[in-house]
Amino acid sequence: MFPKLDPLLHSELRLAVMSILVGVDEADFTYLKKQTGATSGNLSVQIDKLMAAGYITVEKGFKGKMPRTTCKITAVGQEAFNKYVESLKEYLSAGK
Amino acid sequence: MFPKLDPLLHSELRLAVMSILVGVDEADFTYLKKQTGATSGNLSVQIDKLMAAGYITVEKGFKGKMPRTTCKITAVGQEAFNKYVESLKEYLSAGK
DNA sequence: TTAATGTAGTTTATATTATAAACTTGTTTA
DNA sequence: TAAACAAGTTTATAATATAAACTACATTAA
Repeated sequence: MFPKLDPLLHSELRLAVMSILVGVDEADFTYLKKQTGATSGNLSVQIDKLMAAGYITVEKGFKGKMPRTTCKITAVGQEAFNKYVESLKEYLSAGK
Repeated sequence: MFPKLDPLLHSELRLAVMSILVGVDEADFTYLKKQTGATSGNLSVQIDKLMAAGYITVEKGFKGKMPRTTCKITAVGQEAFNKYVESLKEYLSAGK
């Protein structure tokens, strides 16, 4: 009835990041920062965690002379996201 | 785009408790414990927090000689729950 | 040319939170 | 009457989220 919610996704900022990434081919650090309104530090940490879990890939390159970090969701991440959404539904519909 | 998620509801156990309570007139401690699979300690703490926030009422009585704690959702809690669900939808549908 | 300001992050310190272990109070059973 | 059980609560710990402080380099202003 109440499956365990993936703790990597059950986090405000990481969920926001993943929600953005499912709908887009890729997104860079500054874009994610703007969209989520997060601080750089927080975003950096949460991106690391998603990467460590294999939910996203992170590429560091340059845009001109400026550093640029690009994130993409992986198949594993996509799968985990879907599963999380399904789990959540079970919670929310428990009272019916 | 990404509204703040009510931290009182964005918690696995408290969300489970609230999900049960929205669909039922009242529920007692042991019932909630069985349904959620939580430990007594954890459940006790989380019920306190929901009560402190005014999301539920807690009545302590006896069933025969045994103590019995009964929980009910309040209008405020109902409202907060609905709002939380709406907010979540915004997250999950962000990528569309 | 160098000082100041801005950009794109990372590291680390702190404060909050969730959670379980240990405890309490009383009840039933052996 | 001692042991085991029921229904919780309190407290200690471990995990987490978050922002503040920092690094490295680029651009602009003096």
